[in-house]
Amino acid sequence: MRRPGAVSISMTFDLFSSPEPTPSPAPSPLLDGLNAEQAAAVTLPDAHALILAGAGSGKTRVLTTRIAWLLHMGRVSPGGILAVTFTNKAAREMQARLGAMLPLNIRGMWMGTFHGLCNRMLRAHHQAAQLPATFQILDMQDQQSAIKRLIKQFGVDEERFPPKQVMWFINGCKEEGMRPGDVSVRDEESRKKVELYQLYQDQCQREGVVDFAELLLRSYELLRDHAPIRDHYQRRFRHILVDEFQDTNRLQYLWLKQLAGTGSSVFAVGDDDQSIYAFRGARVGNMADFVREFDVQHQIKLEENYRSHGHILDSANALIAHNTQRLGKNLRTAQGAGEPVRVFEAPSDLAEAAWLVDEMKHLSRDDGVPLHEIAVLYRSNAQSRVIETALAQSGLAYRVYGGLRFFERAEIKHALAYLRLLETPSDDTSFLRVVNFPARGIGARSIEALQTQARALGLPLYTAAKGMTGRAGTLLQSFVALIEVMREQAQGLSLREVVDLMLEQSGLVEHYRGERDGGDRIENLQELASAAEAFVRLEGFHTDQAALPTTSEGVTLTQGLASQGLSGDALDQAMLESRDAPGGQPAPDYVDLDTGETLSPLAAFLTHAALEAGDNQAQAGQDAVQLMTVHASKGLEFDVVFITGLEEGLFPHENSAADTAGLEEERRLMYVAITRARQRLYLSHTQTRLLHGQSRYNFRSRFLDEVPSECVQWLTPKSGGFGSGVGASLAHGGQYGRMPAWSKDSGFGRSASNAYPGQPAWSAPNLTNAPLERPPVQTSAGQALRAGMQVFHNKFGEGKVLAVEGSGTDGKAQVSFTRHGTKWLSLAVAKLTVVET
DNA sequence: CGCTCAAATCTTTTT
DNA sequence: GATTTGAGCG
Repeated sequence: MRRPGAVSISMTFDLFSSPEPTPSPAPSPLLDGLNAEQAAAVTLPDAHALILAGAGSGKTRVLTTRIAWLLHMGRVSPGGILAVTFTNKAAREMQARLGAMLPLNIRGMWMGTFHGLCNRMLRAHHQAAQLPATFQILDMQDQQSAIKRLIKQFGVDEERFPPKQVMWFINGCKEEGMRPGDVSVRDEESRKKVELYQLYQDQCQREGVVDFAELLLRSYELLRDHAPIRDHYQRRFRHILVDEFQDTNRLQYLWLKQLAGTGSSVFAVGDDDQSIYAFRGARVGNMADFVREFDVQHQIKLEENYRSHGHILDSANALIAHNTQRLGKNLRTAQGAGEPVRVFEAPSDLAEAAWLVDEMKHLSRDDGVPLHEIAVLYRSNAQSRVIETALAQSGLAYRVYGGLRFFERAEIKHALAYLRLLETPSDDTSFLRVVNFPARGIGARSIEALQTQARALGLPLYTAAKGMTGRAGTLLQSFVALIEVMREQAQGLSLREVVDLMLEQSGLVEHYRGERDGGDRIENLQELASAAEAFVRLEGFHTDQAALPTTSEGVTLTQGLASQGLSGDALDQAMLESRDAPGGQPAPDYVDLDTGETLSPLAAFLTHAALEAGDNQAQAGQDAVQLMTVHASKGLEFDVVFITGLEEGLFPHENSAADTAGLEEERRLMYVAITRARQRLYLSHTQTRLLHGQSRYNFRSRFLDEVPSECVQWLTPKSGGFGSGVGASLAHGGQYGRMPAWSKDSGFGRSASNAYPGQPAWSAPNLTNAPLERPPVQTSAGQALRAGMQVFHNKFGEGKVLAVEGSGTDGKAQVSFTRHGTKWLSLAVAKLTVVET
């Protein structure tokens, strides 16, 4: 693929080739405490650069300081920066650190995950991207059920084409940047899969939904196929910074390439030894490609580790040295050897858990280690259960990351489906989820008939339902009426009120009231309403604020592009408007650059729910032991780390150990795990483990033997490698073969991921950051705005304000225009004038 | 048609 | 163990 924006903009170029105004040798205090390599990375000139940052080498610090430094030196304004991470957690952390470093308003920056940024871009240009303004995002559950539906519909053999596999195939294609037409077909099987891919694609388009991978692919194609949009962003983003570059997949790489214009500098930070996402398409090779294709002149290695003591680091180095596919890098530390790595062998998983708890108690009580500085890592989520049970028994506070997240819980997904139908009636996935939940007498037969009818008419289920006849028809129509009434009543209500309304009208709350175990679920539903309220309140200074361009090279977009739904003039106009906005407020998220039309708070909330599965940062302040998978631990660090379940078949996982590539990824995973520890590291394995409902007898993990013995202290006698007493473990088998009775009534189960019984696992973001007094909602001209007022819009004419949300000029207003219907407008962008109060 | 109970199946890691 | 499918009853 050719470099996209190959149009040379000489003006931009001149800006950068001219010598720096005054590289005043007076070093900024920003650089204090950085070592030579870190400082060099931070102060690199405006050019592409690759930073090979080993674990614990201050990667995030370099990244944030680089941004701060660029801003501080006046090299770029916040609006010219795009910083991309993989997880919401990482994005938040970067945001927080940067905020602490700079008094500057950093809201003009685009900072977020690949998916979050792509979503934002698609919302802003949904017409050009050929998506409805309210497109919904499918998570993996939704995607799988959509595919299942498709497979059933076309009578495909579910045995030969399991929905899950088809899903992996489709996502795999998308991650390579391939549409159905681009996939080479070799055999009958792949032909069928490609056909399903195409059918799936059509279905999504019809229903107005996109999956995760589609967010990226669509955004990439938007940039590739629309020169004015591409040019706009290329000129805007002078500095593109990428975290965890080793985890980018083909498509993400291509996306970055589209964004990087002639005047942009890409600053990529990565560590090939920490590449642990090859299973979902990550290509370490992107690092080499980047160097070659971007002609990277600046490469810096950060090898000084500031995190771990010597024995821990030596273990990590020795372990990773067993991998052959490496760029080569060795970490060193200035700290002492520290304590040895302790290894423990337990007879069973229960015994392992008991030992863990015991050891953690000692650490907490005798050594004064705060609980939140202790992490228990495991390879797969299933392993957390035993540990949780033991912890709950002991009374130690703990918190589990991952597992079932808030927005993935069944009751929440149901509630969200109702809300989604209010926004996007064509969303068949949501329709099917709740059409008969709670039960309304609409059974499989009725639904099948409806689907046939809808297909014949080429209509969404929702619309087709209106035309159904008979008993089933009556029931279906009353369901549609239910939604319509809800939508009607929702007019002018705040988001919180809409959610409350839905919870009542849908009958969800009532349904769960009748269930014996429904208490937790009702609590969660109520939590959803609170979360919605908090979302609106926080939106004003939400981290992912889309800012409009603040840079202006004075280059005008000239080509006639009205045909693409967005004219160059409109873009420029929006740029000007945003710059002229009072107080230099950036435009809020998801705003149409032309009219200021924006998503409704509901639509924005639904997006938020899809993109941040409730990745709970709640209780982050609480002092609790941290439980998570090794994958989830990347980027974190703790004083004390336990790596559990070090057994062949588990870690390395049996599904990966077959080929070298898989095994090496497992080893990198172990490397990541080890390097999370600052002071103390414990490794443990068991002779027998209850897995899939039956006992398994595993050999000790080979990784234990790849750690140098001089770093290790065995807490239990080291047995002679293989088998370490399989006979003995058999004896234990019966003893531990059954779950103890107390595991039943220990209050776990549904809310197992809850460290503090009685509180939902997820709760609204910390509200203490919110100002106590919220400024009244006002127009960009400073006029206060309330429901009932008559207003005038440049494009839409006269209208009446129905509702307002948010605060100050960050707010949104719902306006019913006489000629253009009801719209949500962003007050920072939309030119509204109050006609009559 | 809906609900309940029993059997069968499948279990890695995640935005 | 958890989730999904199937059979049988009201």
